Amino acid sequence: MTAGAVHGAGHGVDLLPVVARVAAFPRLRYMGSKHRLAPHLAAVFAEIGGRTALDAFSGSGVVAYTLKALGYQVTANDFLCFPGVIARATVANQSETLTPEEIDRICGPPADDRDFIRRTFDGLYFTDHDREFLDSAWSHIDRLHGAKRALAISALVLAAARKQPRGVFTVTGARYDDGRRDLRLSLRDHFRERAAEYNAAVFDSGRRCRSLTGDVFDLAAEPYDLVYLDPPYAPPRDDNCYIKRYHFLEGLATYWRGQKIMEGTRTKKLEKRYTPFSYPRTAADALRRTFEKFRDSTIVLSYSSNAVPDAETIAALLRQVKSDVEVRTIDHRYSFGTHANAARRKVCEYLFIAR
DNA sequence: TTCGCTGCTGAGTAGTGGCT
DNA sequence: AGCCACTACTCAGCAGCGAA
Repeated sequence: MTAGAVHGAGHGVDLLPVVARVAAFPRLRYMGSKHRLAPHLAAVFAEIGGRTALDAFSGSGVVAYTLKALGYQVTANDFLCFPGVIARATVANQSETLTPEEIDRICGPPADDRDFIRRTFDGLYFTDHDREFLDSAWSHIDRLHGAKRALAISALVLAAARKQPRGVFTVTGARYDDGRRDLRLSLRDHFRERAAEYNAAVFDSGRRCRSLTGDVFDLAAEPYDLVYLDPPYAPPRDDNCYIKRYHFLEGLATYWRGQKIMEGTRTKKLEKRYTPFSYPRTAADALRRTFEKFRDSTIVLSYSSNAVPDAETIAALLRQVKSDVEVRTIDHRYSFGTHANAARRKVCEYLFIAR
């Protein structure tokens, strides 16, 4: 499809090229990632139509990228830094890629003698060799600017995420090394592969897109046609702190500049970032305020069944500001495990569409 | 409430065997 | 040999878990 084809409530939009493009988006293992749901979301967005779109909690970036592929003028926002960098590289960036020479330089000898990562996370994450590479790569990245810098950081973040066992930085050491490829590959080789993936994701949509880093309530009130919301959810019992799991990626995206490591923690994580969406006591009010803020836009909200507040409450909150509230259930395919005790579980994801 | 940790599900794919 | 349907097994991913 051509950029802008999403006009006119999406009639005549050919989703196949969009779905194909989105499927190739570099995948980050991330809580609540919408990678698998992207094709469904694309169909919904195309049906809604419009010119401008906001992804207020962009996370892995795959939904903002989907909106871009549909021809929207996209604003991606997240309160963490590394999602902002990924969106800058893949959504805001329309043309720049890393050249083979630039990738070689980043993978080559260091430009200075920095060793913050090697020293700080000794014995916690990755091999000495891998952490030396992270310092060395950053010595070159610090000489890059704009989209190229964002691309290089994105590739470095994804390399680290892929190589970390279980994909979460709440666990230290190499205890779970089962010999799989992602763990065997050096971070340098990972970086080369991830950089190629991010390069391949770059395309020109012909619509100006941007990436912001900040609180959703601090966003300037602009009349977006479409606002997509995938907020962190407040589990009834468990905590869902993103920083706890992804602190290393957040630090790596900034070379820990302006970040405060909690030295007393075993994992050397960063301080927890408060968000009202994560607490059962404040989540409903945070949603209410968010809906109020975007009451002039079509709101699309992703929701999964375990969250607080429940679906009824969310629908009621939406009806306070929107006249037409629709709830859709996206059924995933069944899959058939061959294990003796593989239970078949129906997984469904709710999608609220409020016009 | 905050801490670090891992068992289990199911998607992916190589393997198997019957058939043309 | 080539194709297809189905099986068996590996391994990536999980808005979660128990302990203090």
